[in-house]
Amino acid sequence: MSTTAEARRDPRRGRTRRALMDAALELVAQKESFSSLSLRLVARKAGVVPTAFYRHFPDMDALGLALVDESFRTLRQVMRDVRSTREPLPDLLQASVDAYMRHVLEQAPHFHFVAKERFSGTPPIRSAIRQEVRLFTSELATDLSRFPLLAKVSAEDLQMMAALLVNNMSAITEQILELPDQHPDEAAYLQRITVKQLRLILLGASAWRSRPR
Amino acid sequence: MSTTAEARRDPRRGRTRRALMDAALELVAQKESFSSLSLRLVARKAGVVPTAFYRHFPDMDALGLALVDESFRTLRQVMRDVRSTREPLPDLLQASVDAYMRHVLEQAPHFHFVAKERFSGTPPIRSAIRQEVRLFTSELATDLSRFPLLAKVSAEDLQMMAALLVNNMSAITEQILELPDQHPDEAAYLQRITVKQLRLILLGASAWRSRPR
DNA sequence: TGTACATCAGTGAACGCGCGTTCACTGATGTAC
DNA sequence: TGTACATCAGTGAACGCGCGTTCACTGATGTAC
Repeated sequence: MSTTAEARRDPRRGRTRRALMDAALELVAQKESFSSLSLRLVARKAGVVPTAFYRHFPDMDALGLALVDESFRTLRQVMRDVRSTREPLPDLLQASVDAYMRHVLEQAPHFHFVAKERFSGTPPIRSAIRQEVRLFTSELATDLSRFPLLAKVSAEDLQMMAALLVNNMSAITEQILELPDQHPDEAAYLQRITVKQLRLILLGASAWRSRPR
Repeated sequence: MSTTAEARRDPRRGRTRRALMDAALELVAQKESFSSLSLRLVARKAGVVPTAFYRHFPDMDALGLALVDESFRTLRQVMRDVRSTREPLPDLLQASVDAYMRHVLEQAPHFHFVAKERFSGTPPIRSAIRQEVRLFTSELATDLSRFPLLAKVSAEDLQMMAALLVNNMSAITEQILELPDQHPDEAAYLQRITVKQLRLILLGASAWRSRPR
């Protein structure tokens, strides 16, 4: 039973690659950002000699791009999990925000990585993240188009609403990550505010009428 | 005629301090972030030997904190300028967004600095920025309370609305900074989307009714 | 199953480089007279 | 106004350190028979 389609591979290959990615994720939370990590530090944390790094990635940027990819796969999984939350409608928004906050904290390393590299990463990493965010926003716009309430909204206005949601949820995600440990009061306040913000956007969207261009 | 209250100071003191701050701002736009700059690089760009740096700041963090301070003074000036834009009401939102975008591009180095350090700076710098953002949000909430439309909105809900606006305008600002040079089409699209987002939030706020807690 | 072999993941020494910081110094500038 | 002096902004040499990257190597692992 092999983990991937490619067979007959040295099992150490996958293990060390994983160890390097995990080491980087763990160090990002401790240090300022991924860009401030050194190749040697990551290798040390992964329990491997610096030169072994080159067996898996040509440089740190390549490792970073692998982490971008993995982080957005994580994000999509989180969104799927949140969407499958089934609650009576009045509490649906609250239950979703609650589920989202829990998932973000569970997958904190990936979200930290993206938040930190989004604007201060190297050009290839920033560019990869920007493209993923753009794609994610478009997918959300498509989802929104299925709501009967928004049936008459133009494509551009659906993009506009999706971008508004993504902008705000990005900010909220960063606030979740910066919550001081063990302060349930602040978490509850943030959740309450977030639910209200989404409700306000929902109110605005209900009243929205796209005008012919 | 002296520039500050403190008299009898070596004029080189202010000049070199300014040169160091300007060098750092210029380098932030070129490199990944302020945190990735070295003291020696900043000194070199400022036309001064590395050890001269210590005459002005104990370390790079201190220079960063001075830049945070200056950046938020710039932001408040931008907001004042935008607010003083007087236009017939139907176009007020559009004229304000237009003025805001122009100001952000004019003061790009300060905005770049904040965008990049907000999440990936050293702890003192991140903490200083977070506090400034919090203060700015509260000031905006106070401004909102003066609108007759929002007279009945509770204090918490005003904070919620101010946070929503700040979250979204932060994201928009970052998008303005990432506009490719010389692409007026993309700038126009971003402006149109931003105006609609603010209009949607305004619609939502108009329909909002705070409930007793 | 057991053995001989090929592959290549991981090692360890070595390199030159830019870094932050120290120290004793020099000389430009403001102040007192 | 001109001179003597104090201050302190800026200099330049020196240090030890962690960095990315190179290279020839060793030995664990999968494959063929």
